[in-house]
Amino acid sequence: MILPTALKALLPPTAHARCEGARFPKNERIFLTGEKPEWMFYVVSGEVTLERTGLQGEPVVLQRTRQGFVSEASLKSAKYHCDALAIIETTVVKIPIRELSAELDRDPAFANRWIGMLNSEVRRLRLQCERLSMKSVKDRVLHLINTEGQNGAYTAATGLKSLAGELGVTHEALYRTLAALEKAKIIQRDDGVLSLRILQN
Amino acid sequence: MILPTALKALLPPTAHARCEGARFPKNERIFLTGEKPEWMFYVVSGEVTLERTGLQGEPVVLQRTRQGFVSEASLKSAKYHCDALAIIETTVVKIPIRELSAELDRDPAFANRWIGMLNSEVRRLRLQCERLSMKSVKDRVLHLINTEGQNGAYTAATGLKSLAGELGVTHEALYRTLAALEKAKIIQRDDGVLSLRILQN
DNA sequence: TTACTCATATGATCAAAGTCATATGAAACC
DNA sequence: GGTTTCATATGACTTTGATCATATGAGTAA
Repeated sequence: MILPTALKALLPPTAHARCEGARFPKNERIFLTGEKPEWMFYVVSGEVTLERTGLQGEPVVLQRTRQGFVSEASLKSAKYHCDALAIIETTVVKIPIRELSAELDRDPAFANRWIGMLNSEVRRLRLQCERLSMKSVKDRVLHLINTEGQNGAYTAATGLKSLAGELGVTHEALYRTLAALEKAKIIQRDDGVLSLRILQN
Repeated sequence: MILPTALKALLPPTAHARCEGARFPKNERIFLTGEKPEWMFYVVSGEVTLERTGLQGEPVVLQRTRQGFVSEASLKSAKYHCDALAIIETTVVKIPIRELSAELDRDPAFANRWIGMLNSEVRRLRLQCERLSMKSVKDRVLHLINTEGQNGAYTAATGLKSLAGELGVTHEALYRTLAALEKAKIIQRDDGVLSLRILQN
């Protein structure tokens, strides 16, 4: 079992060996409402949604993860309050919750790192909320490059279609917007890297 | 200084007396990029944005808070990486960061509560991202009632205009959508409370 | 090779929401 | 009491992006 480096640096060494890898085919349930949480899941590749059933019986998506923890919040819960579903073929790392929780109480340095991880997650999510509140696709793209990019250059590692999903727009709209921004010489594209071109002011 | 109950339950009793209240008029800066964080701010009323300057010199909003902590992430930072601005008249509680941080290291129970608070925040933000990814105002409203409501009833405590902002739509669009949903007998409205009326299936 | 799938791309159409204007009633202010 | 401000509300018009269709090239499977 090879842990992603981010996860390796976060978890205490004693926990490394207790992690397990797992693969879920498309449409497979990872856990169900009411089950007792025994593992925390860290998504390495693929896409997982957390869903609940709405009052009208329709599924309500609570969370969508392509990378990182699913349901860190289950750390202290007695049972799951939603279902987890791999909506495409997905690879995860499973971390035993019981030991993770005990280790958090025992090891203040680890608790500190855990708080740091949650802090980054909160910051990332707030940025995303702010971005999703913008009306135009153009604004969202520029906000993305400004906030997630390095010196005005953002690398769309997982493809534009996937990026469109993160930006909350259709892939067609994103293709069109990128083409327009490039034509207007506002951004430049080189093999999946989006860079700001002009510094108007 | 009267602390909000949520804050009072979270912080260790020794910290209560160290908190201070503060009021910021509209458009006043709360802190600036580069300053050393000495206080953590908890917004009681009003609205605060965290902003950075984009590559083109335009302001980029990173976060917007109407209730709760601003920049918990500054807990471990040597200096602020953005400006905080009260965009309307705002009341906050200030908590000294140094002591808060020391207390987190010293008091594992407090660290645990802090992690719990961050967990809720992560969950809340993920719900909001999911909601903001929905295309129609109708879907966002129903998702809101389903996820933030109690048994299909959501109380818009701070008014519809403010709610429109949280849903990422104009207030006009929200008024219209609520009127349409009510007319279609899908929801009911009583003095700011939005309730689901039918359980179609 | 051929067929299939998938990401990228663009055109045409249409519905939804943004924008701007205007109205009303309640609360606050003078 | 009169004026101002603000949230709520609705109408008219415009813009944007969703939807559906179609095309192309890369990569994969048969």
